Amino acid sequence: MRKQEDRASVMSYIRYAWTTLKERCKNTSMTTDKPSFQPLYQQIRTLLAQRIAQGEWAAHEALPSEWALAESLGVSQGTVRKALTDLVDEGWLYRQQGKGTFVAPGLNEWGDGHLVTPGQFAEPPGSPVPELLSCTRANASEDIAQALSLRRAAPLFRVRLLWRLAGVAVALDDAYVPVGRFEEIDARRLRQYGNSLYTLLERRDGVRVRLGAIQARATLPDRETMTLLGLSDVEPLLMITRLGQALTGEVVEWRERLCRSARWAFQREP
Amino acid sequence: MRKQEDRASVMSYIRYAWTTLKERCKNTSMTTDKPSFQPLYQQIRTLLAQRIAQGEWAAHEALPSEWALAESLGVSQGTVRKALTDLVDEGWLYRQQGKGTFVAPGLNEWGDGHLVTPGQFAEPPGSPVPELLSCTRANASEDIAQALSLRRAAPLFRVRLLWRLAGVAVALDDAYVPVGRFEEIDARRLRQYGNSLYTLLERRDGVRVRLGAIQARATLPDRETMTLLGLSDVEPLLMITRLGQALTGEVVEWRERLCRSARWAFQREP
DNA sequence: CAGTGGTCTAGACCACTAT
DNA sequence: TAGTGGTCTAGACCACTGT
Repeated sequence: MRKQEDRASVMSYIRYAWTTLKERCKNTSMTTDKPSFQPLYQQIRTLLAQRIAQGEWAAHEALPSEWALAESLGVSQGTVRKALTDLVDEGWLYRQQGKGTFVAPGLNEWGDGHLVTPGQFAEPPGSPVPELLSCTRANASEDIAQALSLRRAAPLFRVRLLWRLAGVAVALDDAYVPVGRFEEIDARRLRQYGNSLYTLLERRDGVRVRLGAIQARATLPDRETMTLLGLSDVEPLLMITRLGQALTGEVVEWRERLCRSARWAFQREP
Repeated sequence: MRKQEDRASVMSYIRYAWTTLKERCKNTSMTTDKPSFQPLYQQIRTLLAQRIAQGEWAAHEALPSEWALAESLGVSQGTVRKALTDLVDEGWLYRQQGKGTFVAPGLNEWGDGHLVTPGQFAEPPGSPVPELLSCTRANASEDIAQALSLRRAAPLFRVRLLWRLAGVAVALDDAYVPVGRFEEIDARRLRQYGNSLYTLLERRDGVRVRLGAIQARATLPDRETMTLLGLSDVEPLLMITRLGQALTGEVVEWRERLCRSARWAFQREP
């Protein structure tokens, strides 16, 4: 009880001191030198996202500590923390208590769902492995042109991938990106980046792709698809169409995926 | 500049005062009277979620203000705020600046995806309308028993719904919930709650359902499905299987949905 | 105008990690 | 032991909503 009283007396002095401080500092430049059209933590979030996208830190490299960032940016640690939390939620960073905050590796081209045995919600098997089939040019359909904000029949790069799970072909991807938006894309260049379109766009063009909206439906395969997937009989396929976005929200990729779904289901967590 | 110096001098005193305070209060009960096996904000989050689930506040009713909650719970407003933010992220609450924090309405039984024209990522049409077809009993398959942590062939309630979009049948639902876990469920009781299983479970049994894992695949319909959906020809269907969880994480529902997907795609935002 | 959520600060202490 | 992220507090001010 005595301690509590001591504490109270100290607290009251602190309160007094703060009030005095406030009075003294009124109408000074203390607060006015911060632009406030956008919350500070969002400005910092954007700034850090840009610095990450420009490769200032490699994947799995640690950022400066929250306190160091706070000092260099002239804000408090709590504000930096809020910005970092947002970036963690968006998949740009990951944190390890006691160690630091690290840059997350680039987006897996497979996406965030995984293949499982239908009806089994427990054990996710290993992710499928991609195999580059071709990299050609194509013209945008009306849907693609609209989604990517291009003019009709605009030129596109088309990257075709075959996904294998334990050696078995399970999915076929066609990824489309605008021609003018990036440097040249071809099979040779893709090979330099491990056959990963996203790795190439991030390392070479400085554009980090994150997943946008996704659509799912059921279809029947055409002859070409059956050949590429090695189907001997017609079976219904799960067709997934999804968009890829840059940091700015700009849609930079349209991807169509056909999945064999007799033996696998596409599972996403909540 | 002078103001800065004044500020610094006050700050140094505050720092000294805090240090003194810390020394004086060391080894007192200041901190030990808080259980800390779990972060405070998580305890508060759980407590509030329970109070919401028990119907302490109706849907769209305002909670006490952050400051009022903080005082009644004996924590700071920042801690309450963090708990509320989590609950907002999980869909329990929504906030309106300047007005208050409100209880979100119960989960829509359709779920969080919506039906759109394939390839059109822009305009989501109105949500489908449910129609109760039947409410019967069934026995759990192995998959269902495993997902719901039941013994094999355990008794289940089976609620069958038909979804219509602009009058056209677009999807067929079979929802399964364990028999012993809830009070009796039948068509009459469901009608009392607007044909909504989730509304019944929330209002009557005090169990609020949130979406769990979701699987998608493509199938062909059997005769019964064709009849119920009014299909004249065989067409591939999108089959969605998803789990419903209670607040505690307990899986309380298995739901299978067959969607016509020639004219509609199932879209989810990132 | 008062009340509410939204942002920001400065500080403290804890838990975890590495040396 | 030092450094890092994780939690918590107490206070301030702002923006928005209603009366």
